[in-house]
Amino acid sequence: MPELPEVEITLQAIRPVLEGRRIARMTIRHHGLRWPVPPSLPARLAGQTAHCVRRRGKYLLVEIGGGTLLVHLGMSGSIRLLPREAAPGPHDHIDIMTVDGRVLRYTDPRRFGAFLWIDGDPTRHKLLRVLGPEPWDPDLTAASLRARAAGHKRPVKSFIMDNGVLVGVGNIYASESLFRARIHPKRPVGRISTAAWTRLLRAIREVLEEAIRAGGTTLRDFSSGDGRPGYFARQLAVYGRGGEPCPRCAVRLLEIRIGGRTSVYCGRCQR
DNA sequence: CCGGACGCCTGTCGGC
DNA sequence: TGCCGACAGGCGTCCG
Repeated sequence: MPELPEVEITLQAIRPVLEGRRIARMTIRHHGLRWPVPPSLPARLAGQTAHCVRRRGKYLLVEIGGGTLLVHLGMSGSIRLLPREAAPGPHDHIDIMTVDGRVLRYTDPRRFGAFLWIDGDPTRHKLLRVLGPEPWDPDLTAASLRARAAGHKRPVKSFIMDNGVLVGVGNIYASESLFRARIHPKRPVGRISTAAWTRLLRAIREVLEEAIRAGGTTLRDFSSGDGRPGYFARQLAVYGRGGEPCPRCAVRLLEIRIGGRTSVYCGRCQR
């Protein structure tokens, strides 16, 4: 599920509930996420105040006491705010309850997500240290991308999905950005002009911004904190539309696999 | 050093 | 109808 827009939407939903609030308790029903959820987590959080809730790439970070709770939604994770007390379903693995009695419930059928505790400076944690710039970082430019890509042959789609290059772009938004920038997803990254990098970076930023404005993309199970789906799926130009006509030139959209991921593109518009 | 494949896990869908 | 394989929004690790 979640790429940067979905994580951002989740952040916006949980921030007002958590930030500045004291946590009453945490309930873990299933410890088997991508990495084992530390059994000490509930004791660490209980009675502590969440000072700051923020996003870094596709991670949510909650500063609590002397450390940080790191949350990743994996492929199928979501967090929602329970309107009232409700019995947990089979994939409702973690609840966080504030002293006001509000419950944040983490659901994740595939369990590729993560709940980890970081002591001290979170930026030095091994999962966060390797992350590239945020998409809107002013240091991220067509020139910096071109420099980073120089001499490499990998397909541009894999490159922009690499969180060490820039964070937040997954399979949906990579496909959409490349379509918008009219760049073939397999184009070797070292042979892309500065002009094309300018188009692509602009496209990535626009697509992510539009998706956030639409509440994210809901394909099957993503929902924002209040349980509403995201509506960006309606605006998808190519993702999930292999065989349909290109929205720009009407030729049939093609489907290929790049790095084990399905990629949809227009063979005429994207070069 | 780099890039690609694998594996984690469950649900769903299309084809036979 | 039922079964089976392929695939799904991510990403650390391993291997060539």
